[in-house]
Amino acid sequence: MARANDEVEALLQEYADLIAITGGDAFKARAYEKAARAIGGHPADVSKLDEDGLREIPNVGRSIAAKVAEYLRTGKMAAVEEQRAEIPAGVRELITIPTLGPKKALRLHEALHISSVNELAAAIEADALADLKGFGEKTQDNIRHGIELLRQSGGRVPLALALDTAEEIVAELSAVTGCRRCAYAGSLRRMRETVGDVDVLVAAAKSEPFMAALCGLPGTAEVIARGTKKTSVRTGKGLQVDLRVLPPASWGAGLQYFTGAKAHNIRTRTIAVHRGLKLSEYGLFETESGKSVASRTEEEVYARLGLPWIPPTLREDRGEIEAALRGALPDVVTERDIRGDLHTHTDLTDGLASLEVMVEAAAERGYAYYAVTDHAPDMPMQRMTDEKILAQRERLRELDGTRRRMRLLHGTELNIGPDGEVDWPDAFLAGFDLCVASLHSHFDLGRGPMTRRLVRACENPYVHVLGHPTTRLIGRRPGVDADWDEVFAACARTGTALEVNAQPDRLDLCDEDILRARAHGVRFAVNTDAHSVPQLAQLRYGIGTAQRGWLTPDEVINTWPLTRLRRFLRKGRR
DNA sequence: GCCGTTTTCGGCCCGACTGTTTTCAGTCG
Repeated sequence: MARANDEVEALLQEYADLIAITGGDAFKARAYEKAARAIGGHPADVSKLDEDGLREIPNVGRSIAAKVAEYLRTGKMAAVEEQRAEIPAGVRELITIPTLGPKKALRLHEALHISSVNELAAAIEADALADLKGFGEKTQDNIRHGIELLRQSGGRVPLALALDTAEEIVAELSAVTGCRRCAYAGSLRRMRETVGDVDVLVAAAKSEPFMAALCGLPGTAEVIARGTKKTSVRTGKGLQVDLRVLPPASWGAGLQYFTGAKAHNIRTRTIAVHRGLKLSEYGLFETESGKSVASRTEEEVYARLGLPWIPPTLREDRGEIEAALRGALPDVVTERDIRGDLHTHTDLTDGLASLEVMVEAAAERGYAYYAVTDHAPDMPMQRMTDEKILAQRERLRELDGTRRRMRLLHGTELNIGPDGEVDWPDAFLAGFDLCVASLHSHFDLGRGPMTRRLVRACENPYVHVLGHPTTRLIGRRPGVDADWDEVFAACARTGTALEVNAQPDRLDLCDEDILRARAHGVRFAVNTDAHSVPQLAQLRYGIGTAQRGWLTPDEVINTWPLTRLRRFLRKGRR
């Protein structure tokens, strides 16, 4: 279910954007942003809090608490409604374009009445920005490129948003009388990083109540098509949802049919044909007699095709059929295999929760170990000092083993400088149990220098994990350019793990890079990079991505027992 | 708008990069 916290966060962030766009007080906009983030990252459900409770959340004061309470009570926030009436939604959409912020968006709106990304693209095409102050040739190039990046996601929505929507709908439909089974399928079940539309399946004798329920959901903005077998709607957030209702006996066949990528399904149907069978969403049938031979479960369907059950995340026709036929499918890593998170933050830097709160939440998840890796000093805005990180270490040692016997590792997230150097000298780095090293600046060095930079970071004996290696942001920024095969080889040679960062806008490495890297014999770490308690649960997106990269537990260092992990962290040192 | 071991005013994470308005505004992490 989408948490009320997430809804409030989105609304307050929207208000902050609108203040910035209308040229309001920048500090006021910042205040709303901070409150939005604090509420999104707050462990307790805000819909259960009254105004006093809300005010106990850091950065939420009298005014914001009142607005949140108003929203929770009425479903509306008057202040936001008023701003919306002033500024078309498309103007806010403009600031999602990289390099285009609130100031430029407002100028475009005021001078040229541009109020959508499409209008802006057309204006640039028509050279209508030529006389506009502050929009020189380079700026226009950057905007054009930014729009291109946005469009590459092709109207697809981030996995996390689609998953929230799908889980909500599945919960609603499961409660309808007559529901035998209900689940989401499609690219969402395959955990693709972006999702075009959400496919929901129901097994039931009668379809009508489910079609009615879907059309009547509060999140449903528009009914695109409504029939007895299939209904399509669009949600308020612009996401298309397709519902199929199947006879209960067809459940497995339906799930198989609507989950696999097109190429995977063509392969399975071809195998069926060669066996004198026909595969559809209703079942697997003998071609001659039309007699059903399998349909109730996916396992049955695959088995009758001579295949083991294939995990949904592998159903892309990237070799899984051949592997299945050989009996060589990977035993992919699952959330249950993860024994600890190796990249997390606290409020010592840009995290929201204290060390104690993060440790408690990690212990609740049943981890055997947990690493705290706050930012190192070369990221100036975090104001890290030797004293602060050493004081944190002291406190962490006190907490070590006290929460469900969970062991704590003291780490840091280093910044990889332009030449591959990191924040602290070796003697100081030696005091950490674990160091993640990441790129946070100088993204445009060019392939040669970037490759040397990353390789040099791997060669540092104190760097254990390369954090979000390509530093891409899905739909907003491509990954840095480097000779990745050379970097992956360096990781394998030096015993440096590559991170699979689970933040839903990163998923970095991505599935294809993982497949390429694992061919070099690299180890991986699936980490959340959590900046708050709720973000610890984002592990699932990292696991989905790891599975899509065919990773097995043995390749993922944070599935290992602590003694084996510690051996890896020695990295050839004694 | 929030916050307070500078507590009811006056600050607010700091620095780098980019393009262009050539002395700095806008954007980003």
